[in-house]
Amino acid sequence: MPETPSYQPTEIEAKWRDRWRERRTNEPDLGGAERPFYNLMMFPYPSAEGLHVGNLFAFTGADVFGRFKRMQGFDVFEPIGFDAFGIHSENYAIKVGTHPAELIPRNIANFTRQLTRMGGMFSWEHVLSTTDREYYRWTQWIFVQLFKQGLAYKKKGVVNWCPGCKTVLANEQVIAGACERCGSVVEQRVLEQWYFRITDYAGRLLENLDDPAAMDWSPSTVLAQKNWIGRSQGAEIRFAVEGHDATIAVYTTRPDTLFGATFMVLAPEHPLVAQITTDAQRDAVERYRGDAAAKDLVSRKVGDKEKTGVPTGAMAINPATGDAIPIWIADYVLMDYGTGAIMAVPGHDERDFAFATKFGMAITRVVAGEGESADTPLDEAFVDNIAGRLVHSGAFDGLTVPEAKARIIDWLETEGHGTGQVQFRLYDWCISRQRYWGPPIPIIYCDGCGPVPVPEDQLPVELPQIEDFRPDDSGISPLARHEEWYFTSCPSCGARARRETDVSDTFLDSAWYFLRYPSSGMDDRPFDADLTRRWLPVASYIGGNEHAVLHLLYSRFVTMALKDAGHLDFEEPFRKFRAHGLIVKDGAKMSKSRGNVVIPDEYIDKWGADTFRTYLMFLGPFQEGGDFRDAGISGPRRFLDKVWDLVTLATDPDSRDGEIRRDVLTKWHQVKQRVSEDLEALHYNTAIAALMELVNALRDCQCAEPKLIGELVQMTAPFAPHFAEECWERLGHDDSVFDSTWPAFDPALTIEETVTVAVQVGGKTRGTISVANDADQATAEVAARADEAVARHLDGKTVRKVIWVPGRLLNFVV
RNA sequence: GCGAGCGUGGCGGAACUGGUAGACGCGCAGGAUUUAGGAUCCUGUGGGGUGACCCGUCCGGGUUCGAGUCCCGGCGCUCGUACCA
Repeated sequence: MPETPSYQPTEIEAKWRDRWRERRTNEPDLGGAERPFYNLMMFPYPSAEGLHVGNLFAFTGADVFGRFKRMQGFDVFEPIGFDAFGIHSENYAIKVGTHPAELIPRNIANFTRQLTRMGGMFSWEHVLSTTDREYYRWTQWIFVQLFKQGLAYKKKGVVNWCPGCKTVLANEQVIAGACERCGSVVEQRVLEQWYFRITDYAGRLLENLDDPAAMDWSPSTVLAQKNWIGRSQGAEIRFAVEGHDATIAVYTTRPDTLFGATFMVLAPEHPLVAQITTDAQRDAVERYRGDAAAKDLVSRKVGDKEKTGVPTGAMAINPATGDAIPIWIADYVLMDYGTGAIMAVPGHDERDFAFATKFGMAITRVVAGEGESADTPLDEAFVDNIAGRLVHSGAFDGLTVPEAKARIIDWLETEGHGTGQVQFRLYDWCISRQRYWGPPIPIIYCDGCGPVPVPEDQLPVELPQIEDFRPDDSGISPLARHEEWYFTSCPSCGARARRETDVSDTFLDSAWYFLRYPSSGMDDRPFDADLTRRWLPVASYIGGNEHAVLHLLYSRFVTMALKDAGHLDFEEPFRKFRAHGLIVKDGAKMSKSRGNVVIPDEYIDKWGADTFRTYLMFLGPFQEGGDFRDAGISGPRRFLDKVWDLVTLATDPDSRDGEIRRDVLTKWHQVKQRVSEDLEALHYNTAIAALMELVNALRDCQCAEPKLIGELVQMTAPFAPHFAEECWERLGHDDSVFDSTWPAFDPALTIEETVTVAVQVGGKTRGTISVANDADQATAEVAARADEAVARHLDGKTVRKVIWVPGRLLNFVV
């Protein structure tokens, strides 16, 4: 027997990496593709540490799908890029004292090396980085489009300010009221910032989620978006203030409990507070407002804190009862939701109950549950809003809660005290960042003309290469310190004017990158109309559920806005979205702070990229993630070795077995069916298991029929692409295995000739029989009664009934 | 607190619409080969008795001829969210 080379991953992988590049294997014909399939994955943020196993797991899973679709005959476009702007890069740059513009290309080079090495089917000719001038030019263009539609506006907003780092912090950088980096106590600062009116789109963003034709998304992601948008139905009710001209509007989802509103609470920032506060209470109110303002944003909102508050001294009139009720301020009422004021119904709201108990306010029952009367005492808030009936509510007594909601809203509307209303929890998107490392917001302030967008032909507003990019005490972006950049002339009147110094949020960079990929390199337009029509919406998007809300929602919003402006002809960018699972290590999510990050390079060195990919896809269900333990990696490697040996066998005419046994033939077709279905459903772990079963069966009978082995190689190709190419070539093919046609199965051949049927007596399995696959009950019963163990258990018993599940089970009920 | 998901051998995990629980892999044990180690191959592998028997899918009930799967009530873990009126 001739000496055959064993499987040497390092050489093979290098060979095919080169070949794919030389032959442009992974570059589809973007302009002419007939069956375009846009296979998108979430582009990475190029950190200094490099890609870790979690990243690779996600990319491999998406790549497997893309390769599968390609072999099904689609023209697959699988681009990759780098989300390289943002506070993470900037903070890291500050920490190591290197300019981000110098750091980022290094990180990108390292990521590119790793991504190439893992064998992704990436269209490298369309790679992009959000930090490229030619990219962020169009990010700014998007801002201008939204501005022109009235969707970008400025208002005062509150930010977290760290006096130690002298910088604005994101909410997640504030831990227990302190800066995560230096530990200083974080304060609130009020700054003028740019916002996008995403709330204008709340209804559409919500409704489309229920349109399966436009959106086939993981149910968990859909639910997360629905909760985030947070539609609620209720009423706005106006309360007159005693002795003032003013009325206070509140939003409530429980207008049925209006008769139980025994006090009102305003957010400390509510604009009416100063006007209605009595002189006696003014000091206490001012002190309370000052304390509330000093807290950071997170601890103001988070936690089941003790309720605090002070009375304003003013009284309001409950429009239903005519009673005068006290008006308080308390920080459990938030200015950014609803109207910033509530009617407090302590009998039927837990928070109001806690507040009323602490401060000795009246608690009135206005809903009685089953078995309760109007005067059953309330030990806690009664919040059931379906079964109860109204009490102490005048003419509305006896109504159920849903009935009462409608009737009271009618009453409010006729009396002019309020209206039915829908409210969303979603708030407008603040896109200003008082930082350096981002695209400058393309706005110029002119004393005469006001804020003017930079004309599109003057974009980009370049981010200047400044050395002192650190934020300082002022709370103003570092760009403001550079006069030559800061001062400019007004695009409309030519007068001396100033540039906006805030940069935009990284979520804006990533809210449109999928539009750019097909058109990357075009310097006269953000995205080409023809290419966009051909390739979008995205056919498949795979990414982490940590972006279930913000990134995906912002992308949808930007797409809708661009459609409304006539730049796109669809409004949902991702036809299909699947969330992948999380790789955990030692029972915890991989993260630098836990110190359990695994870098893939050493594993690839040792085992090869193909083995590593197969292992990652095998260790658990892709959409649930799994436990990274390097102990199991030898299994997938042994699998590839065995396939390699079968290929060797198939190419050796002497040792080949010409005829395929019937049971092997059945297995072959069953496996083709299972692998095809599993890949479509992203059930990669079971697809690999099926392939292993086939390999075991083939080795068992020393069968290496070339067509069969060829199809085995094709089916391993999505997981182990370099390996499969090499095997395919050894089998005598000149073309790429990825240009071959995915194996078809014959349903008739997936059916086994004889099947094993379980025989139960009284529901307990007592034996098995082997019968023809189309055997009827009578045949099976005869065979079953002939079984010794079955006969013994039937002895002396009366069979009352027989359950027959064809091909599976026979149960004698005794 | 609320929302979602999950709980199966020593381990990662299989099990379609309720129908032989533990596919596939790791590990482990025994054997073959080898000067030895490694690698490879074969066999076995849920637990207990070890005879044709019993017990087993987090716990407790229920429906059913039959429950990992369905229903009710607990416990535990993970993720998301954070006073949303």
